[in-house]
Amino acid sequence: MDYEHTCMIRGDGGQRIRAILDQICNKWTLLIVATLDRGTLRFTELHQQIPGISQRMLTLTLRNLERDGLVARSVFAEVPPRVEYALTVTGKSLIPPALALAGWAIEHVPHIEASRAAYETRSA
Amino acid sequence: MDYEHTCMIRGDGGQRIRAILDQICNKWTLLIVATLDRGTLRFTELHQQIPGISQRMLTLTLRNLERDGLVARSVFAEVPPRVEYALTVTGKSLIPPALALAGWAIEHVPHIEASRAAYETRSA
DNA sequence: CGGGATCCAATACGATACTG
DNA sequence: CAGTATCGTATTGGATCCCG
Repeated sequence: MDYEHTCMIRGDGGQRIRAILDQICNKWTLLIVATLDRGTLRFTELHQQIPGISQRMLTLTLRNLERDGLVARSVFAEVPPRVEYALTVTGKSLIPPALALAGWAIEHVPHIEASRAAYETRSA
Repeated sequence: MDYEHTCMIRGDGGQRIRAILDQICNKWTLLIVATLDRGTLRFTELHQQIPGISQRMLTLTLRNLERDGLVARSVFAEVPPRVEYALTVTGKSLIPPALALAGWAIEHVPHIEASRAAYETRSA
């Protein structure tokens, strides 16, 4: 393992990096990006496919993703209105590292939950 | 790219996965893990090497990491007291995927910041 | 030295109601 | 359909003081 490169997270320019990581790793961002990885979706379709998200948070998170250039928003002048969301090239490029982290989480869920349970019983 | 596997983030067991991801991706966790990747450190050393962190958040985050089995805490019965923190094997295994995400962030910082700037001027 | 306890501000988030 | 506006709550995190 290349330990010298952990400075990527720690380094001095890390303030900008961390600001971006914080935004990626919030409650809904990864979930929305992963959902859009399947293809273009409309607002209501996204709302249905992401259980538990409120309209407000879906809108806010999509606006942030659009603002950061990870998601493209297309408005069609129709009645009823139609708005489609799709990942940009940059947005798609986030999928592999996101999956790496998700893979790690899945792989270590048993160990982590066991460690948590042991910790609880110790403090009880 | 293996699009079918984005269900790892979206899937039904995703509640547990997301809970863990949320904890990993908070403001300080990755930074502390990356710092400990260099080797064992004492509380004060950690505090110094992570600029901007408050004593409170350092303590809280370390407790969570210990609870989840990512960090080992060793207390030495000396005067003055000495406490050392080190990554466990599980903790070390988090480094590669964390670096993957950090690498993505570094690579796309220019594009994201440019997109943000353009977005601001549009709404101005 | 290594924290715990407490107080306070900022923010994230959900629920609800309303609109072009 | 695809939001916006407003309100209230919950969570997060910093500052400060204290203690073994």
